[in-house]
Amino acid sequence: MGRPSNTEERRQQIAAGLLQVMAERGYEGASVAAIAKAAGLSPGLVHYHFKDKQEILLMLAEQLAARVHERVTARLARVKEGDARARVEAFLDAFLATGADADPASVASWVTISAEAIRQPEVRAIYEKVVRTDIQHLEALVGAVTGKRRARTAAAGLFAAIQGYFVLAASVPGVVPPGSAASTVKRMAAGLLDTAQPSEEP
Amino acid sequence: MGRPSNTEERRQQIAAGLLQVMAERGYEGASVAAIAKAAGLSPGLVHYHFKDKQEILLMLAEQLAARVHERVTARLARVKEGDARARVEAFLDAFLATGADADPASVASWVTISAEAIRQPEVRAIYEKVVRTDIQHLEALVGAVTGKRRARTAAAGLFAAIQGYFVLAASVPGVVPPGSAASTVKRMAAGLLDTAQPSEEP
Amino acid sequence: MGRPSNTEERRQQIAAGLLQVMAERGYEGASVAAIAKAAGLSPGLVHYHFKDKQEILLMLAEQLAARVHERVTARLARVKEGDARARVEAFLDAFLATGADADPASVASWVTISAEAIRQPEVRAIYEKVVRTDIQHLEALVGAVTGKRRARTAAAGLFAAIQGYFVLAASVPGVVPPGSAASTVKRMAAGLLDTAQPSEEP
Amino acid sequence: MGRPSNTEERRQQIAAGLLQVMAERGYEGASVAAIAKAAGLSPGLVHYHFKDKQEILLMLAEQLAARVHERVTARLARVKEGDARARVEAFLDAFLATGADADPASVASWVTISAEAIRQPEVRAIYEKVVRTDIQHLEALVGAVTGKRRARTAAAGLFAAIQGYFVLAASVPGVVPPGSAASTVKRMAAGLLDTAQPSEEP
DNA sequence: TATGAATGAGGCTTCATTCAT
DNA sequence: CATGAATGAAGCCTCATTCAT
Repeated sequence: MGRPSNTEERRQQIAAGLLQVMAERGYEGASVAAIAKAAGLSPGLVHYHFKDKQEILLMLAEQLAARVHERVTARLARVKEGDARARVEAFLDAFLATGADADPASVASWVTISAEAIRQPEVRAIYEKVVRTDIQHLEALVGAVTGKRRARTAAAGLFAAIQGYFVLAASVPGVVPPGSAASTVKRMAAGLLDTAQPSEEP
Repeated sequence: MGRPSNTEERRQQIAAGLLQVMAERGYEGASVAAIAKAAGLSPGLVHYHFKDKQEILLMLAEQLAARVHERVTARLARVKEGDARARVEAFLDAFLATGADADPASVASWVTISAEAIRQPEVRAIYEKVVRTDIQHLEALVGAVTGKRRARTAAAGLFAAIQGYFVLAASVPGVVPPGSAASTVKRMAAGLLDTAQPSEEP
Repeated sequence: MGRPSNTEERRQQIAAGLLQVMAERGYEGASVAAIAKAAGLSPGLVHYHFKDKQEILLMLAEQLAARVHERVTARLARVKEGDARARVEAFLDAFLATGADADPASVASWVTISAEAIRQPEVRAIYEKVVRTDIQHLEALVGAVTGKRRARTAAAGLFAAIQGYFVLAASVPGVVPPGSAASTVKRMAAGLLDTAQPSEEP
Repeated sequence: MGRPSNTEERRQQIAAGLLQVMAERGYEGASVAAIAKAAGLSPGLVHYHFKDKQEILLMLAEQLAARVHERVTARLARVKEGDARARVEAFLDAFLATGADADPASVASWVTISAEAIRQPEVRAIYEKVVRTDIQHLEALVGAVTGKRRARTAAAGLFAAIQGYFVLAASVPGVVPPGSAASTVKRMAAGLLDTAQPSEEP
């Protein structure tokens, strides 16, 4: 009796609508009406499936994080356990090889989310969780190469580089030489992994 | 004959008000009333000195860029012309040594501006100009070390890292080990400057 | 053929849901969804059994009136036909003895209904019917004591006092000394019933 | 320089608009647009002068209370200090002599406010303050006649009668014989003031 | 220049009601 | 009868911008 629940499907649709609209209009610019239209739904339905607009953003943020996580997992699965350096590069590739250009909407949305994290505590909570998780993961991979010595610092630096590429890709398409991101970050990684006794900041 | 114009002073005040408010509320959240209040002025006056709200943002973006430019110039002035590697590091230090933590409001605002660049063409124009100028500058410094070979790519990568550190500093204070940004980027730079024959991304 | 109708039971449930919700959120604040939830039913079902939200209110108003009517009848049944004064007091007791405090939700709802009567003609119709019926009843009882002389006026005054006690009980719990309502109204009734030649309002 | 503040005047206008609209549509029914229209102002201006709709209601409640207070004060000023009974009657007259009929909008609004007090804590706070103040005042007047013995109880009863007359006047115009309210309450007061040894509620 | 009132559009959200299943 | 998704109309509130003074 009654109609079978399609809430999860609708929520997906709506989050996808936000992704699409936010990529070109930002979060504030993504009105609920626009999201609904992009999702092919009526405006009222959005609030039937989501408490408020922010909840859509939070769901989208987690989805984007989950998708990258899958990519990382998939890449790592293809690399031998023992090749520590290759595993670091697999991680970097998961974020940057074709990624920045392959899905501009996701990249733009992620950059928008990072900016919203500055002022929305709930968004910050998710963004922070993702960032910390990823950096820890990367730290473990880096540590397998260098030992624990400054693995955290190196991981943070590489992750910063990734985020920075995202920002440049989203905001100034074309500044970064196409296809150069992944290989460049790997060379930067080499600087961190190989440096024997780096000089300290005074 | 008339009182002396104080327009420039007022514009400075207002831009400073935007900086302050935007750092914690974002651009959309920075209402004209809030900006005026932060600047110690009346709301009506804002539109007397600025055509619209966006114009304030544009002015602020240029100011922030100019301030960094001054810091770069100052640091470079202290380095011998001949020491190409030291000049690259001076550039990086200008952005990151104490910078990310020293002026949180500016960093947060700059990150916000980069996100606004995604959707506001006028903002993008300024952001792009700044980014291109800085990358070209860095490219010249890098090229003095490596020759022109891939200087652009390396410059873009280092600049991405800088922007990424800004994002992390603004959105997730604490993730980056304090004081590590400048030295880490320098080590990453070493990876780019020293690598003889890096392998290409397939 | 077909299952036996449970419409009447459902309508009771729904009216009870409105009573419960309205007591703490008012009529406008009682959304159909909230009513349904309080009744343990699905929202759609509400409009299957009621034309619209107002119809629930009308039913509830009649129920509340009917319950009081039963109480009045029961109290009067216990009083000798001949004791006219005791019959008046029985009427007052039916409304106020433990009543105001005994069922706060009903009192609050009744007060809400009286306020809704101001603006909803259909609600006013019911409220008016109840009020007129009760006052007429009381008038008859009072008339048995005083003769017809000003029985209507006295009945209206006593009924006003009852309604006023309801308002105070619902809106400012605690202002009225607990347990004082019934006895106080009876003393007020004494003033109306015993006064031989009251002075007129100039 | 600049325009002289007319905020207070505007607030008065807006509160008057609410009074007018609320009297016939209730509080929820009094949309901000309707209030603005009744006040002859643009909708946006309402929120320039008031934080939100509730703030208008609170201001109106205090105004209505203040107006009655003035009437009470004026009536008492005309009565000799020594005539305790006349002072009680002056108090009652201030509320009921021509009052209930003379200003239907105020009465209807006050009844609406009393109902809103059930569910809006801020409204209840004001309503309660007014009720307590008035009852205490009346208690003092009653106490001057009877001694402190049960003055509070009597005051509460008389005040309940007043509120009840308001409800009836607003919700069922015509049930109360015109002009009878004040004199009837005075007779009820007689019952409370003269009763030597009233019987207790068991 | 400066003030702060005024305007009006638009956004988020709630909700009574309808409808497919 | 029952379910709960869907619709669309308001409603409250915010805010960039304009304007009278």
